[in-house]
Amino acid sequence: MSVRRTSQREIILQELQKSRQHLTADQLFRVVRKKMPRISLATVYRNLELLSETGLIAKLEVSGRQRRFDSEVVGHDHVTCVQCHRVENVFLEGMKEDCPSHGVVDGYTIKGRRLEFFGLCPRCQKKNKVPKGDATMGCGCGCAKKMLTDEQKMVLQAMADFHGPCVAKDIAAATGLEAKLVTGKIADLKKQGFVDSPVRCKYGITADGRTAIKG
Amino acid sequence: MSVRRTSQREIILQELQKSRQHLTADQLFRVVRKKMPRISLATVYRNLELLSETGLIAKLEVSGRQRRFDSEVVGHDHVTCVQCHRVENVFLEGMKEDCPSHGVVDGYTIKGRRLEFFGLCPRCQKKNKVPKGDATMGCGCGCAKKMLTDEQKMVLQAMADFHGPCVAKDIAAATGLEAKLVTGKIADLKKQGFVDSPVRCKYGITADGRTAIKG
DNA sequence: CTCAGTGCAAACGTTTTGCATGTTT
DNA sequence: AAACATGCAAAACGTTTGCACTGAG
Repeated sequence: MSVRRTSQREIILQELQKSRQHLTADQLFRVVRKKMPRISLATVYRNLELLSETGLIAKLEVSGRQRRFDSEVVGHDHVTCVQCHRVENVFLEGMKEDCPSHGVVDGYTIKGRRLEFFGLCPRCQKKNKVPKGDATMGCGCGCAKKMLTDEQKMVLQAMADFHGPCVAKDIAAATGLEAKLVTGKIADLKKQGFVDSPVRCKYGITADGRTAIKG
Repeated sequence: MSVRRTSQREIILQELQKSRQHLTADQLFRVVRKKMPRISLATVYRNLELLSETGLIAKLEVSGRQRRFDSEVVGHDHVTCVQCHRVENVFLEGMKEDCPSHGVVDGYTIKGRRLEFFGLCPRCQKKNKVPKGDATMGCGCGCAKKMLTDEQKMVLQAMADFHGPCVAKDIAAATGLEAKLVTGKIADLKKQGFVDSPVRCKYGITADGRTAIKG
């Protein structure tokens, strides 16, 4: 049972390492697809699984909906921005003794630990200082509106690129998403105030929508 | 918008508090259904969500596939047994200063933290010490008892020989048993703690399982 | 009488699989 | 020529939602 070198695998690893973020499988898929348009999401998943088994990358099973993968494998912890959902590594000094990854706690023989912090990243803190306008994205206390899904972002981006009102079909064409799916996304985005319908059956991005995809 | 008192809600809360474990929605559903056979899983989800919003219970978004809910709401951390998957609360003293849940880390304004330990629970440690005999009886929490049937043994043996997670089909091929039958056996073995599912739709033999076929 | 809550089924988004078809060794 | 990997479509999984109805207030 050997692991072979395939171009897909190479690109996946390379892109994960290049982007020094903690990408979801889907985000990585989108990046990789630019270089290799015919790659499938299943391949990305299979390779991420395989690479994490071999220890080349780390599966970052922090809670939340989507799993994230990390090319940094040395011991560190994570901090998640509750507003923009960015995940970053943190290397805490002087905590190794107090927060040990080995030892005994309550009778358990500890073999590992995971420490996550939740807070506001510098960017979002700055953004929240602006007292009006894009404060729509929420109060930063975690009660903010839902994050946009990647597909919602795609739709929104396509709508931004498309100058003037457009129909769902235009977006479907621009994003490569299925028309029916796009219709649903648009409805969601409308509910969130990121999209409106200046003309019947035609849609456009709102100012809120523009700020939403800027981050 | 008031929260009403319904029998479903009452039973859900009651059962969650009674079982002092960290149940998944599905586990709780199974328990509650015994007292209220017509309750639906959606109701369990809706109520868990609602109860956690009101702060009566805590949503435990620790890593893993399934969300868990906790009737204990004061600040504490968790330890997970890597063998039996039990999750318990731990209250660590003298760590609050070093592992702060508020403050600033790398520019992030921290609003919370989550700390999880992974290790072996006392029960499983003890169990691992006993090399033979009635160690087959499981973790002592009443979750395992029956002797293995010959077919169950076959399945377990095949799984032991198969290094790494496997799907039911693999076992069917290895044992020559019918795939559908194998699926059933795996389910039984899982219930007894001899098999687990490290990856969705994939199965592996547990340490318990290994001791079970050694005799 | 009202509207929060329910059961049911169907939808959702993410992840995994089966299978026929490539690619690497 | 194996053994491994891929693309695609379809399934599985845990969770959420839409809807018509029930029952608490």
